Amino acid sequence: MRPDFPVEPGLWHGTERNTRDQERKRRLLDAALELYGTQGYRATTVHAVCQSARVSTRSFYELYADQGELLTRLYLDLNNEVLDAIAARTVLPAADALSAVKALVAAALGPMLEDERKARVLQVEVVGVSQALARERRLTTRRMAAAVDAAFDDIAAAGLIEAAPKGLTSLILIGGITEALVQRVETKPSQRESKAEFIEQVAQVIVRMTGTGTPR
Amino acid sequence: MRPDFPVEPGLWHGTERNTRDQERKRRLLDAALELYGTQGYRATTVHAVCQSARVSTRSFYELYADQGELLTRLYLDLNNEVLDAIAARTVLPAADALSAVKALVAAALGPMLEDERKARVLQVEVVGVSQALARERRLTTRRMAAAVDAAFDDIAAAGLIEAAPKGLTSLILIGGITEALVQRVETKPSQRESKAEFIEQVAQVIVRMTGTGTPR
DNA sequence: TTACACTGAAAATATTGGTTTCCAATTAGT
DNA sequence: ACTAATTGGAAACCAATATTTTCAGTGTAA
Repeated sequence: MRPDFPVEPGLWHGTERNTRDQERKRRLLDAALELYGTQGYRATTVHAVCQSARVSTRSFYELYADQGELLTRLYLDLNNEVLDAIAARTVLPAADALSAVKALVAAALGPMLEDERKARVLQVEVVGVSQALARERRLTTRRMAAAVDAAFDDIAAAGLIEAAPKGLTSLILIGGITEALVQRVETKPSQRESKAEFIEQVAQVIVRMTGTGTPR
Repeated sequence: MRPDFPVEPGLWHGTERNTRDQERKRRLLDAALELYGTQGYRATTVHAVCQSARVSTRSFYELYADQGELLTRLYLDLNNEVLDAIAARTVLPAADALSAVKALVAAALGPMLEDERKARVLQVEVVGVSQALARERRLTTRRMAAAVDAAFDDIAAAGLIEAAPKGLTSLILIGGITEALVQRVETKPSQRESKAEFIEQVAQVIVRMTGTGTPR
């Protein structure tokens, strides 16, 4: 018999509509990380992302307005990962400033040192794309600076450094480390320092910047 | 009488072919600075640059292979401007480290603080454009780091700081200051610190990083 | 079993800008 | 005056992608 009202099953292959959408989004984000992080955002087409994610372009446009939106989501997700890493670092009972800072640096850079694609998306691919993304980047960078400031407050409270840096210091720190990381990623793996060495060097610069030395 | 061989005047409106080409290139570079520096490289078409430079697209393709080449030239030119500014700074007889560094910072950031378009092209618009430009950027950044190192050697030689920084320090410095500048440029002019204040803050961070304070 | 929801794949369209070609006007040299 | 060089501007062409639509196959609920 013919129902004279629309049927709304919602279920499909045993899963809810919402779940299915989430799943597709996850696949798209994975594909985006892979493609944007290796070939670059500019060199990636909607078609390619969809193919890599095994999602139809049709579905793509049901989930995102355009590729820019996908990039933005990926950017925000990766950023949250880093922010979480910074926030979640245990303020372990470090003996001195250097080891405390090293732990912090290792936590913050962890995701990007582990997975270069993340570094590339986070620091290269989102630049100069759109007005909206530039704004997002500005805000995010400030959030990051705030997180760094908070971390240093903790270290200062533990008496390991004289005073937490303020003003432009954390911003310069973030930009600087970012640049160091970009240079590292753009260097052939064969001629890079080890991760540990890299973290050590970065930590030393930071300690000097935030140490007890007074400008004269 | 009809010459049965091609004439090669070369002159046009009183100027040599080469001169005319140079002139067109100059106009194109001016237009590129204006458009890339305000609307952004991605939002600028060949047509727009040509129109703004009062050069025909026809001539454009006689002078450059494509827009990427124009951007690259502009980038290299602007960079040389900054490098020259750093190199040409007089190692004035500064009384202390802070004022010596301030002079250096003022010289290096001068062009970009004066003309925001330059800052934008130099730091934002060239990112993520092409493989070739990424390589160029990597090399340029290293040249810049070398120039900074040289400047600090001078300051150290004058006995104003204990030792010139080395390793990642100058790289982090450059990236950090760049980020600070980007944030500044992307901030509404009404809520920015003054240029002098900005330079002062940056100089203080540098002095701390390179000062006599020892990590502990 | 029937009407309709859901899906991926592919086809059809629309946009956008790059690139080349053509044209009319101007200038150089003889 | 005459031929060829030079130029800017417009038009013509093209290529690549984004975006929308269609289609055929499946699953769902009554």
